[in-house]
Amino acid sequence: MRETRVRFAPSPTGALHIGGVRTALYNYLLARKNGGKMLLRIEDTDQSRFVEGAEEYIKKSLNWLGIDLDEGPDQGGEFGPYRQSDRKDIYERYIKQLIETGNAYYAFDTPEQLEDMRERIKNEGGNAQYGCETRAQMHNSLTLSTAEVSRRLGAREPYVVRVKIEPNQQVVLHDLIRGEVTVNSTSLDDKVLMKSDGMPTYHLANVVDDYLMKISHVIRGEEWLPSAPLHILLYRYFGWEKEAPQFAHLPLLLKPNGNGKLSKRDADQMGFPIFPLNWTDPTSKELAIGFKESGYLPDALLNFLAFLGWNPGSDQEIFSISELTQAFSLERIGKAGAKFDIEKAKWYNQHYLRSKSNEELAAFLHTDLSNAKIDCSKDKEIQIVNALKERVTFPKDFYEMGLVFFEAPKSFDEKIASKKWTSEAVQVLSALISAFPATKEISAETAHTIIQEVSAKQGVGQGKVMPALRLALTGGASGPDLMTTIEILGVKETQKRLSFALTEIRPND
RNA sequence: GGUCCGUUCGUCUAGGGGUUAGGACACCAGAUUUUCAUUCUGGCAACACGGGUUCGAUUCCCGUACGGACUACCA
Repeated sequence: MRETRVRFAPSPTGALHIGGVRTALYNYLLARKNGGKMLLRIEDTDQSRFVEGAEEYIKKSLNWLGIDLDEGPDQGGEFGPYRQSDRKDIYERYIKQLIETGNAYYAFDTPEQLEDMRERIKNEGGNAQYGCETRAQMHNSLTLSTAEVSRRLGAREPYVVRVKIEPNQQVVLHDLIRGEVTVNSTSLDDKVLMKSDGMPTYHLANVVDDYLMKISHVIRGEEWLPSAPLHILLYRYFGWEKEAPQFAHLPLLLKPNGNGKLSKRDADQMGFPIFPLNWTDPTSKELAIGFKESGYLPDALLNFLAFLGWNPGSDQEIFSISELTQAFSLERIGKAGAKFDIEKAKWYNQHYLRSKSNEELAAFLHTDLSNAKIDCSKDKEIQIVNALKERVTFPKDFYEMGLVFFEAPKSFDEKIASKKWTSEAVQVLSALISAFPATKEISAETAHTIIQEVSAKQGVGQGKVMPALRLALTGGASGPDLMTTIEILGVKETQKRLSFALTEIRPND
């Protein structure tokens, strides 16, 4: 069996879309599973769409996700160069081969002439494509005399090279995901293989590179399915059918609501990221927040993405990268598109976040605290993180939820106050201030004992005391364990907040 | 319009000629936690439709509907 060699081949036309990340992931998983190679190829044959910084962005994103590459523009490798703009001479060679074998031809038609043809055919109710039925009416090396073609070429008239599709051939694609897909070549058009600027189109560059780079599996999005027959034909015309890779066309990532391909617009509207990292559009200067900056962990994102279209056939849903690598197979990829549900991504994130050690989590909190210029001992950070651990989804939640330990409430939730701030509770709370020991520290257990004693003395049930106490200490009705909160706050701060609340909030009865 | 692809709970999906159609997210309820969250238990909820084939079809076949992709000198 031949070595597994897969490629991720993005165009540097902007940020890497989350769908592209999934494609990269599936390629990566197959490579690792089979002990093969994963390579990055930059498909930058369209100069007009080139975006500064996009290639760098793609590499950084893959690096953040832990999708590492065996070959690529940076890693090198024996099949380089890995940037298509550096391979121009290679494509020229192969284009020549196709022309010599009669599988491609020069075409001199101007954009206007193409437009006219399409208009005309459409009006006649026909299929407006440049193909076996129309090429005889156009200006190309099939219709022009050899002398005329040489003259035009010599005069440097602009031209493209088109593939000459042989009509009435059954083209069969054995797709690893879709099964057998058969297309009649008559319905295919004579696609441009080389543009007038001398650059190849995707179709040519892709086939030539996959062949030369000994790619074993082409794993790409479903949007390529319609042109796969053309690619198969190209392998045939080149005489590479035996070496052709196997194809696997992935189902698309769909909008969360409604229909259609997931777009940046949807993500913006619903308030979730679509790019791995922050991306500032160079023309509009608009900043799109990335998954990383939103607080998603790479492993969580990858786990989530892997399950959008693939499943292991068991009930297990949590998979580390190495488990994913073990379990992955192209056969278990589904055919239908998957709607992108950010809630599930959050759930994965929460899960992965919780499984980290307190030390790791404290580091997240520490970063946010430093940025806010708040000093905090490491012990206290760990204490806070531990108290908050069960209720966070993102690393930043530690800071946002933990802020209550550093800033006393300035106002109190009125709704809660009107319900829980009873005169009974106020009585207990007032007595509580002086009941605390004069020490600086207090354990959650001691605090609990004291509260129990004071409440009992006043004859008030703790169910009435606790909500009021929480309100006084945090300003609201929810948060980490109350006794732990007191422990973290310390005696002095607890007393201070109690006194403040007692002067601020009016009893409701 | 043409070519191709798809369709199981709201979502991600398992399953596969005879099943109480399974799991997860979300949602709801109960228990625990004398607060909140966690956790646990339970609940809600699906085979697009029509015709075949068959003793039997959600599963196989054909249509229809709906959805999607592609239809550039973009990838």
